[in-house]
Amino acid sequence: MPIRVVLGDDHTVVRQGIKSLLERQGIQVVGEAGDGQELIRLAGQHSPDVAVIDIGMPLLNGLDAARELKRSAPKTKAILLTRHDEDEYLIEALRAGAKGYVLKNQAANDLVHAIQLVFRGQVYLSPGMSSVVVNAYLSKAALPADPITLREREVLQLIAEGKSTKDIASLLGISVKTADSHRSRLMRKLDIHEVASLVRYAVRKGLVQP
Amino acid sequence: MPIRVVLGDDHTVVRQGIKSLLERQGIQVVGEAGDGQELIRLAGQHSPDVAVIDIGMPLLNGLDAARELKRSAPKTKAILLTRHDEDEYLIEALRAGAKGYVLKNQAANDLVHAIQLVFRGQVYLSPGMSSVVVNAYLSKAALPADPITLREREVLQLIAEGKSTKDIASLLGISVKTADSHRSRLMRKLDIHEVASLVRYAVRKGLVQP
DNA sequence: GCGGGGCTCAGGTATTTACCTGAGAGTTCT
DNA sequence: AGAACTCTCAGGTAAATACCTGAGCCCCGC
Repeated sequence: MPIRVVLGDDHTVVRQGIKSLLERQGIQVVGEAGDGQELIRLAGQHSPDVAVIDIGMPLLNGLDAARELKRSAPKTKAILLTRHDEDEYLIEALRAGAKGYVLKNQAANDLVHAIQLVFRGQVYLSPGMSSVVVNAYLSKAALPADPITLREREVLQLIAEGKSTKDIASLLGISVKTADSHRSRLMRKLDIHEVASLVRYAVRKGLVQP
Repeated sequence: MPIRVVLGDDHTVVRQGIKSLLERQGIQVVGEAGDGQELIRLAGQHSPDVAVIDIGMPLLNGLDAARELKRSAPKTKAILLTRHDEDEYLIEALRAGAKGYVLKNQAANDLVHAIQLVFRGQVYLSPGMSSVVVNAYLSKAALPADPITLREREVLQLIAEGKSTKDIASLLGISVKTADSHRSRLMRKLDIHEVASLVRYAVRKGLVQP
């Protein structure tokens, strides 16, 4: 008996592409959803083994959908499929009860592999999404969602607004060296090493308007 | 003889999904690229009939890639595949010489249809992308183009992706000083004086994902 | 009351940005 | 044929960034 799957992704072309891909591998796609709510509905209807869920869906995002699935269709295992390679999303996903986390820039085989593993009751994470995090997370309660300090977030925001270290120092009433310290620690913590990526991070976080 | 296609999309899963889909319809995928530059290279190598290009690609975005294709491989017709349903993108795409514009939230059949039509020398736009716009555009010369050069836009994108001037120089195959020149002129033209604001500008323009 | 975390600051170094002037080669349009 | 651009490259300077080690102070929790 083939593994039965429902697919959730708001881009129809993408969704049907993945469907085609999975069917080639003998995986049966019993339902397709273009938004989170429909996905929940389909899962209730078909009780699939696995739900493959894009995070960026309308009406109900993938994370919340996974959370909801856990309650309404506990036998269906959720795999999140996303372009986000940031740890926070992974943490959020696991917290939401997801059993798999697959990056869209991975090979298609990764997804197939994930489905098979998760179906057998295991957890699958795309390579690079440090399984370390899982342990860290599961062992010691709730990892600080992000390790960034209040002060560091202030500095981050100012950097993203285009302020120089000198500006930031005077705006916060601290020494230039201190502002530089915050900036450094910030970058080390986030594992980001240029302003550009820092700014994009801040935009994603909603700290600044693009 | 089947239609020969190259695919450009930075998400491998998505790319392979679409590939699977097209092959089912008897369309031959002769190359896959994860970024704009690779796409150009592949098109030069294989001289495909059609290039299916995602707009949001790293290194060189889909619009610029289409523009470049027009010069380097004029026989290859470009179809842009994107989630953006805003008129401006469509206009930009047409201006870049694209022969097709397909929304990702359309059915997969749409893409197949587009490929077939474009192959036969016609133009295809996803339903909803008002063909009115085409007329409006073609009839009356339009729209304040921003003063930024193609090369400058490329550099801008790379800066926003976190590349250093040295990286950019080697990625574009030019000298560091030249890359620096582009950066300078860019900043003067836009009246922007720090990377941070430059990145936010690029995000607003859709040149990079936040 | 001691450890840990956050905030502050200083020192230094290597690299990168930001900005300038000037200039040759190739285009495109008129 | 000449003007107007774009792209290319070089020289140089001042500022800012990225990164390091080390250290004092204060507050909070166990």
